[in-house]
Amino acid sequence: MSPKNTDQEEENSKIDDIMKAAQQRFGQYGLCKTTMMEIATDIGLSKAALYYYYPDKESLFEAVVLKEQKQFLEELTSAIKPGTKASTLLLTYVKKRQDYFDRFMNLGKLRYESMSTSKPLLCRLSENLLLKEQQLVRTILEIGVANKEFKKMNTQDQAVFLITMLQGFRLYAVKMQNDLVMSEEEHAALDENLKKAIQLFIRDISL
Amino acid sequence: MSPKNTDQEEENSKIDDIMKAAQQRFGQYGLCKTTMMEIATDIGLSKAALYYYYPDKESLFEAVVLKEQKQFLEELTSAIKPGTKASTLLLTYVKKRQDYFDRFMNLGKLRYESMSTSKPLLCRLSENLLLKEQQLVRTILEIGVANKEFKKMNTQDQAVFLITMLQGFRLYAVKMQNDLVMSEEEHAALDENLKKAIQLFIRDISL
DNA sequence: AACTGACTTTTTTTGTTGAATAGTCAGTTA
DNA sequence: TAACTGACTATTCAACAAAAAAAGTCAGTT
Repeated sequence: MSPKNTDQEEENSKIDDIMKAAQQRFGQYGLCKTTMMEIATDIGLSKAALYYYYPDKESLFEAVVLKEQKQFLEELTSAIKPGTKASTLLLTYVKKRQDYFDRFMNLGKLRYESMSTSKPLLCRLSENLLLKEQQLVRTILEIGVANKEFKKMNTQDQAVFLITMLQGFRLYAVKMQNDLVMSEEEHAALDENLKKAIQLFIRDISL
Repeated sequence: MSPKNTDQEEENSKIDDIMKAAQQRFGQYGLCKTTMMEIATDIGLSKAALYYYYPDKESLFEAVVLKEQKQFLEELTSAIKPGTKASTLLLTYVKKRQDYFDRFMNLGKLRYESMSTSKPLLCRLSENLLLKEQQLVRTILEIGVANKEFKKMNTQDQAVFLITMLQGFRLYAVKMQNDLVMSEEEHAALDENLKKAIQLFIRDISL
């Protein structure tokens, strides 16, 4: 039985401690290269204690990722104010999404071989976000259409296309990176491309 | 010493035979899963004879890839006729490039582990193509600008951006494929995205 | 309820060995 | 002498086994 594992903030500081340590470890060394032992000792607990709070490593990892996703989605949701121009919202979306990408990159960092092992988990987590992301982008597009800022369109298809395009640039950037970590210039180039792409897209759907 | 290994067509049919067999084998089984022995016996030669014509496996593979690249580039170059609309040329480019992608996908097919081993070779070959591809796309864009079909622009930057964007969609498609080989639907989705993307791009640069 | 230490199970790493393949070369052939 | 071959060596790979490390469990303590 696990204790109250709810999302109530500020409640049980122990879970908070665990999350912090896990976030730090996963963020620095990635999923594979972080052990439960390390996380436990980081906060002065025994490994077994971790298993009292989380049934397994995947669950802990998932909790960390979900937290990051939640933050991204909340930031974005709160940015969607009635008065804002839809094109501005799209720009905000790209920016926030990129922040999330940067964080997730590290979290999921894994060796080539074990890629297949942890793929299902990573996929599940990505898909989870994707659906909500689609919904949010769709909402933005619908605001634009309602505003007469954008043409009438199939907002579902357009949202999927946009997300795919931006993800394509990210994959390209990851593929092109020499080191295991993205350099400053490589990152700047990615940002440049994303900016260009979203402008292209906005131009296409604008009235 | 290797014999005349020039590009003169129809000359030495032996090299042609080797290339055909290699193309067939590499195309079906990929780089790793093809042995020099197989290629040799396919055309009734001893393995050692292959090494008379090509110093090593990589050279042979490279020759095959270069041949495919040459074909792609020539087809594209010959499509660039003075009278043609630049936007039509861009559409042709996307199509031909996709044909090349399909062929190359098989050629380079390799197991996950050995990816790191043969990466340098694959990278070198891709970069080789990239430069020529950039030049060709640039030429098309310049035709469009000269035609007053496209706006004035930095054709170099735009060519690089376009190529990156299209490659991004391809990477996305590869990433999303479940099997080691792309399914019919996955392929269709990729084509759809590329089509959409190039239209977006054309729309952006059109006057 | 919140933990621990000692335990078992699973996964990863390392090392070894035989087989498969890459690559070499002295010598043959036409 | 260009075009090859057979027999060789050198690498690389696959398949196991043992050792080490990490995941995950649990009876018992505070």
